[in-house]
Amino acid sequence: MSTIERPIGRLFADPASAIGQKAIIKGWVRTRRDSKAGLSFVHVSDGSCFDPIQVVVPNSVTNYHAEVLRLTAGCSVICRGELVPSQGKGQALELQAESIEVVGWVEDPDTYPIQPKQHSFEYLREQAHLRVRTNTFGAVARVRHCLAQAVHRFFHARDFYWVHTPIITGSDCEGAGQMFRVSTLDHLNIPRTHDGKVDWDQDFFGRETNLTVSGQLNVETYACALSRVYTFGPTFRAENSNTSRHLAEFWMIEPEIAFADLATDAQLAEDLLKSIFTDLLHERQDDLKFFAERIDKGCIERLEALVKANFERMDYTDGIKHLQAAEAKGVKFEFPVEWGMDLQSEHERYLTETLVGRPVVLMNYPKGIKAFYMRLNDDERTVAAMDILAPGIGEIVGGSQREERLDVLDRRMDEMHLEKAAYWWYRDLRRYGTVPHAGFGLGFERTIIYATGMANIRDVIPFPRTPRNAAF
RNA sequence: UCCCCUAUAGCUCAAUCGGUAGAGCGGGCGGCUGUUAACCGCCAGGUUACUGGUUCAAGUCCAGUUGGGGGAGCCA
Repeated sequence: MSTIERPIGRLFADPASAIGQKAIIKGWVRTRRDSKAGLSFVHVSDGSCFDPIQVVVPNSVTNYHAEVLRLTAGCSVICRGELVPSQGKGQALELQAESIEVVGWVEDPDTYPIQPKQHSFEYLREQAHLRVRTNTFGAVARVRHCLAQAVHRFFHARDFYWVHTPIITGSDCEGAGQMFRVSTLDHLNIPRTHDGKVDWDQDFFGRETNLTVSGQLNVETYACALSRVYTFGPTFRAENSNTSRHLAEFWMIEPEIAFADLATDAQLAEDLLKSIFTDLLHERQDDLKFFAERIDKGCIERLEALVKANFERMDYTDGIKHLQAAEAKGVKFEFPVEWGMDLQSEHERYLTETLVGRPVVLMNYPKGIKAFYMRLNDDERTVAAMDILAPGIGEIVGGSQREERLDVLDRRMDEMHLEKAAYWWYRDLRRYGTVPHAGFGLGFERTIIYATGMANIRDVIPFPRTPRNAAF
């Protein structure tokens, strides 16, 4: 008989074909329970699925007393034996071990940071190198992977090309927040020009460079040649944001489509979210079940509802009217509602959670609160921008139709006192075969929060970077 | 950056008005059991985040520092 070696998730997915097979299981011990009937139950996880496999170790194995009885959480093992139907409750399949080899001991079980009990997420953040061995963080990691794969599948199936926009950017024109400088200059001896300013000409790139805050401007150039493109990669913001929804390093999905308007853009965003959540519901039932049981009771229903429901389309101006009507009926907001203001968190929450109860696509914002590149509407007061607000997290998508008319773009840049020379290549797109185009940014971690019900964004990325924290 | 809360055993938390620092889990040892975050007994485990102050006496009160959390702003 041949011996099979497969991820535990594969065995659980098809127990019928696994039973009766000789198998090798490699993984880490979660728990051990001993029976005086002459055997030990060792739960072993290889991370391939939510549940560990139960390895039944009889005391006839040669190292039973010397090693098996000393196994603690975290030990790495290789188990050989036969896959059999379980005699106990709680699992259909288990490994009847014929041998178990301890590859790595936990040198001091008393201080092993991941004990078989509930830990606080705050504590586990300080153990980021080991926290993925817990149920919650293993599940988050698998969900994160599943959603990332689903994003690529969605775009690939629709003939979008994935564009690798740069991480280091020479442009200082993105305007999406504070940037991290990239430099090889000696901080203790910074070269200066004769008028006392930093001499960037002596830096690595011969100019000032930063980590990207968005791939949008770069990916627009590819959209104006390949028609349908997207970026999916890390972005960086040096904002001093201390909230459960912000990271200094996060991942963003930014599609950009040529010959497209705002309505097309919003539909693409809605289709994307529905598609990736549909895939998640199919592929990670085990992990979602855990999130529903232990993290957020309604997370599966929320995903199922989102996949079915149409997103509400609402003009910014109508949103303001709804908020003012709510005020008239006695709803109290901390910040006053008036046309022209940016919506506060409390306003977004009211619209998506209280008024509509579904994701809301809010469109056509006043130009004064939006970026220069967003297309000016015919009313000259608003721009073709849209945000998608989701219950529980607020803004999950921000997008717009881009200004394709050079004269209007220049006028907007002048209004906002931007230096046009710095945007020469961006303006070139409007000089050579310009075309209406649109795109949006979807925060990947916020998407994971929405799917899992995890409360803090620091717990849905492996090694979170936040102000004063880059320990791992 | 602003407001509020918070820091006690490896972990999760107690400790009344300022008066001898305790439990559960985890760990070690033993018992019991085809067990399921098992159960029963015993044992070990502490410079109460740090610095300073008030007091006969500080885990407890005050000030500062650092870490953590929640909310706001910025945004994805």
